[in-house]
Amino acid sequence: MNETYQGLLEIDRIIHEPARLLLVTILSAVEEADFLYLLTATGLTKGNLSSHLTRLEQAGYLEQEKSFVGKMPRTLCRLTPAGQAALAAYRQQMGAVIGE
Amino acid sequence: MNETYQGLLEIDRIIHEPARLLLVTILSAVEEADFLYLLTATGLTKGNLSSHLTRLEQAGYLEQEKSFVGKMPRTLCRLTPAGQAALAAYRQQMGAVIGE
DNA sequence: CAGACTAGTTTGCAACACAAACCGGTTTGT
DNA sequence: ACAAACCGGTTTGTGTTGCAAACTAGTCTG
Repeated sequence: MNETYQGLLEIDRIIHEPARLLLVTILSAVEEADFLYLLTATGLTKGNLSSHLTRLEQAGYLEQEKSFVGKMPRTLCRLTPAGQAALAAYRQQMGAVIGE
Repeated sequence: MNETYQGLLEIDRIIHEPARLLLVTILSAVEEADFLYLLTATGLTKGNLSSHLTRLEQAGYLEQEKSFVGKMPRTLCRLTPAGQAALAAYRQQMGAVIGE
């Protein structure tokens, strides 16, 4: 009965952080997005966005594809299958806790 | 469309922390519980539990009532109306993000 | 060629979660 | 009666981390 909720203590902190949850939620909806889009969509500062993206990348939840559009750099972000799975698992766990 | 999710960045961090979310979830179910019950129910260490409780208390989400049972001290915890409201708000916000 | 802009990354700091050590008091063992 | 173990917590110390400001490297504008 309590054990159901105790799982909370091992919840995926990578996803749980609000800024990153926002990012993966957006990315799960749009499939792929570049740095600037994410910047305005989230309202995060650039530094903050950058570090959250690297954190998600290190966790294996995100791929960053760097390229040039004309002469300007461009970073395209996309969730990996692992990232999608992690989000799904997170949704399920949290749903069990907060849902009715 | 994104603005819906942006609210995540201002989510209540007091509640959002897994250990505390666990605590308030338990407390919202049982109305009141003492330190030792919460200790075993959550599996937290004593120090950890103690500091989360004081944090919830400082936020005005929790009352601690100290008394003696025989000669042993006893701390009884109960959510305040503010605490119940904060949990309800949190559930609603998170539900909007994770619930499909 | 100087200054502003673009697209980020690195650095520095304050806040925080966590566990280990501690503390006042009580019970148990001898 | 004294010490060792236990109870119910609180305080202290430490590593992590979220955040924004400062910086970097390159491009465009006047």
